[in-house]
Amino acid sequence: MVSNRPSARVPFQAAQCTESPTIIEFGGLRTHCNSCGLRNLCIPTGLAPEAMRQLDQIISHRRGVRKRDTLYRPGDAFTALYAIRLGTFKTVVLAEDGREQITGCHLPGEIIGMDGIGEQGHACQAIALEDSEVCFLPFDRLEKLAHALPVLQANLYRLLSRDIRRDQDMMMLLGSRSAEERLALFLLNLAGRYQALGYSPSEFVLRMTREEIASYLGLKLETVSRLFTRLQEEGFLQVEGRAVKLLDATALRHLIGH
Amino acid sequence: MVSNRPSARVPFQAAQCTESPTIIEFGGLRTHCNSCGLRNLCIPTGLAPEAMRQLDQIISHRRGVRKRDTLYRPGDAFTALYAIRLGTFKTVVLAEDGREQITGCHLPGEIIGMDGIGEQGHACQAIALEDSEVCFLPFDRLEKLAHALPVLQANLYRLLSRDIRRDQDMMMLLGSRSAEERLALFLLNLAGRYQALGYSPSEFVLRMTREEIASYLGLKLETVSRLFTRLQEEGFLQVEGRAVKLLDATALRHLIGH
DNA sequence: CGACTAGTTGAGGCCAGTCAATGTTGGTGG
DNA sequence: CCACCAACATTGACTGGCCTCAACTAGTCG
Repeated sequence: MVSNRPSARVPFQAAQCTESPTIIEFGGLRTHCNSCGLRNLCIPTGLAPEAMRQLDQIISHRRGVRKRDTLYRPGDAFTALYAIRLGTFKTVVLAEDGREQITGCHLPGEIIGMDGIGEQGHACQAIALEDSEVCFLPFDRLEKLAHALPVLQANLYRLLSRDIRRDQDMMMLLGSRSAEERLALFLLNLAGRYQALGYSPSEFVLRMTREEIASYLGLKLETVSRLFTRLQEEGFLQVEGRAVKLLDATALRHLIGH
Repeated sequence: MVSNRPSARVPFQAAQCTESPTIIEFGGLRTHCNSCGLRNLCIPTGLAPEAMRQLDQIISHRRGVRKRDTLYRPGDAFTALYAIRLGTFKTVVLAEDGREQITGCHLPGEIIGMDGIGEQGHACQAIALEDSEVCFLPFDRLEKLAHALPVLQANLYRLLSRDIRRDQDMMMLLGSRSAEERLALFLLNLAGRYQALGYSPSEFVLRMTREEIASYLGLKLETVSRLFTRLQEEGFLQVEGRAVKLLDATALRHLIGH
């Protein structure tokens, strides 16, 4: 039995993001950063208790996003950042001719929407890969608070910069790596991030289809499927659909070395 | 005769960036944003005259960087952003096994170094592709000034966000495009940026070798070379070494459409 | 049950990579 | 000034990794 997140029952609204996002409260339950298990991975990292309380007042809303629903799409006005509280999101860039490229896969504790800060609104589309939940961070208020709290300001810069680094790593992957290396890197990267979240780094459930993984890695779905079988035959891992068990992470890391 | 920048004679120092960068003044000549031709493309965009004067006091130093010299490298402490005043830089990400991927090609008016804002210092290496000149923007002072000048603050956010967008576009290119499309996109992108700088969008000199272009586009140098000849045979452009003349930008754009 | 989505596997093709030879350019020092 | 060398670039012949097309299976949902 492979499971990498606690089951959770969450009330959902139908997300219609071409309009301004509807805000919903969860049965009077307000989100509190200082009681959130993700507070040290997310935007409040390092904030003093009083500062966290102030941040709490901004992050007054959570919002459920159903699997396959869009949180924001290209051209949407930028009003807020979103902290993922629960679930997984992909970000997708679209070409004029319809082709799409998945540019990101985001787990709880991560902040998405930062591509939208520029004046033309969002540049990509964020879609929930499973029923998810985000904290709504109105950017104007966040900016104002960051102005008063140097630590928060620094966190904001750090998050933006981290995104840039991640994207650069991804360019390296897409530009210089073989298909096998790409998949190995992808799995090891996920493993590390699940570990940071307190989940098992060796057993997890993929939230993406083979096609989505392929798009993310610049491959075709058949190639990804074949690679999974091959890595399994070679004893590196076990796959059963989306359930993955890494049997020999060291060997996987070795695959990447050269 | 193809030339896309005014010739300029600049005093250079030997850049040794493992140490803290040496600061040099240019014969008492100070840089002034409000007399800089790039002021509307660069960080002072939209700043009031008085604000620009304040920014000037921070950007008190220019620094020459010779062709092939490194401005910063992975692990270097992050102290400043760099505004390119003259010349061209590439940013390179290195893998443990020595492979490298060019992740960016930066022209005058652009700000580089933003990957370093996070706590571990710079993540990539910035190398001058020709004799260049950068304005040195100490980040602590910049941050302080941004705190006082909302427009500057917004510019900073915008620049960071623009970097993220650019990287996402690059991921789309590397993940979903054919070799021909990649080269066409690369050339059209350069054309647009040269135009924004006031240079000819149809005639310019490449500052990268075939190998560098290949690395940037996730290809091999022979492929790039062959593509140039092919696009030339098909009448889209003229190439002579690094001198490029775009003959039919519309047709090039059409190549990308599908 | 049929329709649909997700995934696996096989056969064959092609685009881009690899290897190699040759040409061209630019910088350096005798 | 020229000879030399290294870096850069082009071109050809061949290879192979990944893509394409296609068939088939399994699971899900109305």
